[in-house]
Amino acid sequence: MTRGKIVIGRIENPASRQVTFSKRKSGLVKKAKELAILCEAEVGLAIFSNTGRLYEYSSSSMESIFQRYDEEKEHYRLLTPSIEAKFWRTEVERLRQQLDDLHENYWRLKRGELSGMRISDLDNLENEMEMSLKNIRIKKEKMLTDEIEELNQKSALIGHENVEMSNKLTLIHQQNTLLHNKVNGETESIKLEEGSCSVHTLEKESCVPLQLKVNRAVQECEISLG
Amino acid sequence: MTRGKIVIGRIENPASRQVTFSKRKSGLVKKAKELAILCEAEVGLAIFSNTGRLYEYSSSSMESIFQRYDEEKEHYRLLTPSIEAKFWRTEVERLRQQLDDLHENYWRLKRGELSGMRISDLDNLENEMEMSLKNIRIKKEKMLTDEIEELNQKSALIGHENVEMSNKLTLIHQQNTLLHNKVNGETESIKLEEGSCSVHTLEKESCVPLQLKVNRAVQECEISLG
DNA sequence: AACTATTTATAAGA
DNA sequence: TTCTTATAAATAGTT
Repeated sequence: MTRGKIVIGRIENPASRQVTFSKRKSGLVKKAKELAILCEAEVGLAIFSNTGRLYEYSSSSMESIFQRYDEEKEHYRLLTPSIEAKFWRTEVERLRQQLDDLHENYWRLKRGELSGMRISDLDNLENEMEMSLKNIRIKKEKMLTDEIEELNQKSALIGHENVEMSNKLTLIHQQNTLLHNKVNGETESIKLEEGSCSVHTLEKESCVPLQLKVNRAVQECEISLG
Repeated sequence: MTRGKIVIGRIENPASRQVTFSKRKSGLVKKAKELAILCEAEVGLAIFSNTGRLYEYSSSSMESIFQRYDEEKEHYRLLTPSIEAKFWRTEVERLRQQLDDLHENYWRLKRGELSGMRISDLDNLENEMEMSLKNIRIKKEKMLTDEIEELNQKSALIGHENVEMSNKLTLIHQQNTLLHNKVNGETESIKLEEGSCSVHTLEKESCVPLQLKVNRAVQECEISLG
């Protein structure tokens, strides 16, 4: 690229290779970030140096990228039992990154009190921070709505069983009465008041608008965040 | 970039966004390739467009990148998952606190810098808007958690009714059998298989951690929103 | 880590 | 999409 064109091939000198790696790695990560922001793409990038060190960038979380990748490829992926730990680890990394970025910008800004910083840089920073906030929120929304979905399914299942059992109960009660009449008092019957079998089902009306409400709330938030 | 500098922020025009995505994606992949070749690095890159399409590059194979990534992360896993999770949670809190502090300083600094200009009105507006955004979010959180609470209660109620009904059913079925024997086949009895009355209850174990998870998620957001 | 001469990448316009 | 082109950004080699 500069001070003379280069051909793309392994850099033999280890020192140069290391320096170039460092420089180009930064450039690549920067470009990846820009792509994610400009185009609302989800981007995951993992780089292993030839010394074996890992560098990474992801616009959301590496795990979600992997997951999405695997879903796309219709692969399975073994989830470790320590999913929670994984989640928090990711969170730590993300926050660290954010912190580093902010640190840098913060000091630049302080220095900039003298040298003057362009407002566009501030805009940039603002965007980055809003983006990461948004990611946290999106992650959380998904957790909440997933849980509600799960609860709804369980409720529907139980409600259904309830109805079926109620029907059986009515039926067998009728049978009981019939038999009882035939036996004509020879056997003491168990009394069952008619009203006692009222069935409490989870009406769909109460579940569906809930999901809608939730979705609307989420959208509302997304929109108001821009 | 060219023909004028751009600020890094979501491109609103969908056509432009698409074009930019396409161009920058190529550029990014090219750079990733060059880095891999020049510096003997192993590079994996996955990009999801906002239309959901997947684009990828990897210097070896995406699977080996994933594997290597996971192995690297495995190194952290010295402790039992629960203890580890605890550790990382604490770490998250710490970082978040730092981030919040820095955040505040940043805004103070920014406000201070701009106060020389007549921008205090805009600042007020900004604050007001942030305030109302926060209110919206809080309201939404409350809606979600309330709904979950409500669902949990309904489920418990129905589950309870289900158990009671099952008991009644068993009892009356016994009665029925007894009567039937007395009548001695004069009346055709309804058959009820013993196994058919299995009761599906909503175990507490599945609800309580859910609430915890939800609460934690909410707190997480509150904290990160300052 | 900085610098800077060049090469590359790319935004806007066709 | 693809090409063109003026310009911004990245960076190879040097200090």
